[in-house]
Amino acid sequence: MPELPEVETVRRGLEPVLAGARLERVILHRPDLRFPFPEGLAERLAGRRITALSRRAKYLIMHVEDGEAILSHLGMSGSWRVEHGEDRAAPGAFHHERSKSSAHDHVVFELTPGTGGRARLVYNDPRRFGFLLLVSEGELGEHPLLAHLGIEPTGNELSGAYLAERFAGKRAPLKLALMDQRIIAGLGNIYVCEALWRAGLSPDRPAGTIGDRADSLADAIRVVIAEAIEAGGSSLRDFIHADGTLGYFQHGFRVYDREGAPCPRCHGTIARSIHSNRSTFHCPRCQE
DNA sequence: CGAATGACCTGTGAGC
DNA sequence: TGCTCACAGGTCATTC
Repeated sequence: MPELPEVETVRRGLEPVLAGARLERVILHRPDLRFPFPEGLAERLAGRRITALSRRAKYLIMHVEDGEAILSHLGMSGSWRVEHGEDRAAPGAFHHERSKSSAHDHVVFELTPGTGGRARLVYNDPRRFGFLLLVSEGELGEHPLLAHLGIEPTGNELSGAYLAERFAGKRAPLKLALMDQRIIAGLGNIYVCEALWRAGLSPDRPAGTIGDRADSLADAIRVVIAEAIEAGGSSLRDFIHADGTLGYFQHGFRVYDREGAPCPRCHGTIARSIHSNRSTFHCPRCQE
């Protein structure tokens, strides 16, 4: 499901409820997500306060008092949703609609938000590619899952010069180089396709041949990610915000999932191809 | 080292 | 209606 813009959208949605909230009880419904839960996770978290919520690449980081952090990855189909106290007392249409997916509610945090009242934070993940880990704050940077991540595409580090340097000598296609989390962390299938279209670059072009197009690629990445965050991410099959609303960036796709449709720039026909078993969408006419 | 492939899971939609 | 197949936003392990 989620690439960087979706995870950032989740972070922003959860922050008002989570920051300062006290975890009253943690309920683990099934232990077999991608990684098994750490030993005693529920007991270790009970009674502690969440101090802040941050993000690194596609990871959500819930900072817990006393120097630990919950590392949450949503895999392909994970989502967090917030249920407020009043929803439980009188289950409304909202929960009724979504009751079908509750079979995949794997984790529930019962909490007292800093603003008072009661709330439940529920992790739902049909495919169970996501996971939760508990890591000490001091070890976050060196954690194997985070240590080798590349730069964030939202910051000043992303530049044509950076791309040119990291892509130098690479014969791998641009599509794969951009998917490589060790170079830029947070891009996934959708936004790589969209960024390449915006830059007018073919996904098949060897990354090392980026040359003087590196600046425009860096710009395209920055812009597409910013626009997607602004739009609240893309809601394809099952991405919903913590409050149940939808992102709308999917309406802004130029190529993704548009095989056979006309290119908005040159009216060529959008093609679908495969890189590493993932679909790639591009316009063969204006992406070189 | 890099590149290609399969594996992990379940749900959904298309086509027959 | 019901079956089968392809495919889905991600990452990791294994094999050259």
